[in-house]
Amino acid sequence: MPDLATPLIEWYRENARDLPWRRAGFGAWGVLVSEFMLQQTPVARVIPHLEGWLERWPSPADLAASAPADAVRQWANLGYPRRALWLHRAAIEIRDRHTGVVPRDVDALLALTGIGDYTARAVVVFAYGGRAPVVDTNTRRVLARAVDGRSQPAPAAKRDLAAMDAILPPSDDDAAIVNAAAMELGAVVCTARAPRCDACPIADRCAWRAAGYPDTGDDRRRQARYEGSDRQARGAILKVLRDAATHAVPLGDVVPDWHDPRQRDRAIDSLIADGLAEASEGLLRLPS
DNA sequence: GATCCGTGGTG
DNA sequence: TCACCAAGGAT
Repeated sequence: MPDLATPLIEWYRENARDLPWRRAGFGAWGVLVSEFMLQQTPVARVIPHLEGWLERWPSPADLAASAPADAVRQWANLGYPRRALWLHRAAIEIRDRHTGVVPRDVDALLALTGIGDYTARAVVVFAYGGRAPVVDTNTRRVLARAVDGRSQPAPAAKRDLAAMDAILPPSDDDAAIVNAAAMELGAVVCTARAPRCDACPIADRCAWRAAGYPDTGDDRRRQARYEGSDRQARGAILKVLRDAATHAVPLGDVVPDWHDPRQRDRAIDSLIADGLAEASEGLLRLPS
């Protein structure tokens, strides 16, 4: 396999975006919060929310001392609000099991709520300078094209970690840069729809390019339609709860004109089951 | 491994 | 317009 690390490192040094979590001294807690927010939410939407969160809760213990409702409300419209709940739980776990310090090894991080293969390794590598393969959707696309000669990546799988590990250089510092560079390349050059191969530092060794950019198909499952979905109903309900000045809403006032009342009631039940809402005495509210 | 889970920008 | 896509994780 051709050397991908060297051109990626050189390209990254020249072209890396200036993102908040890349600033020197940003801190492991800041990195962890940013990674939670970045799970399926675009960079441009995360940045405006990150500073306010960290000013309000500068440490895991600060967040752990607040009610989950405050975390869900601060999460605002970032989407997938379970992440706010999970980040809050992770903060409690960090306080109780790790003396308030974000763990620096993969296994300890994986044991925390809401942290999986990507986030655990991102914290180890980007916050602590450790060595591990960090694989996100951008990296999977870059590897699928450059290494496998495919137009789109296969669905995420464990073997992606080994594939990334295989291109990491010996030095831990360089390996960290290659991890970041692969993500960056996928985000700004080797994009999903219209890749800018003329600006790609590894175009001369890209298997997909060498094969003539074949359409190798896409076996990833398509996202379910949002319009009319339970997710849409849950989102509408949770927005009502976030925006409620009194922090409690009579059940009859929760999206009363929803087109499908059974779907609305099902969504309320599922929010309660997820811990995102609580019901008592005919009132619905965010979790205390 | 398949499915579920928000929200908004974009080609 | 509208399907696609976005620094994933839990079940």
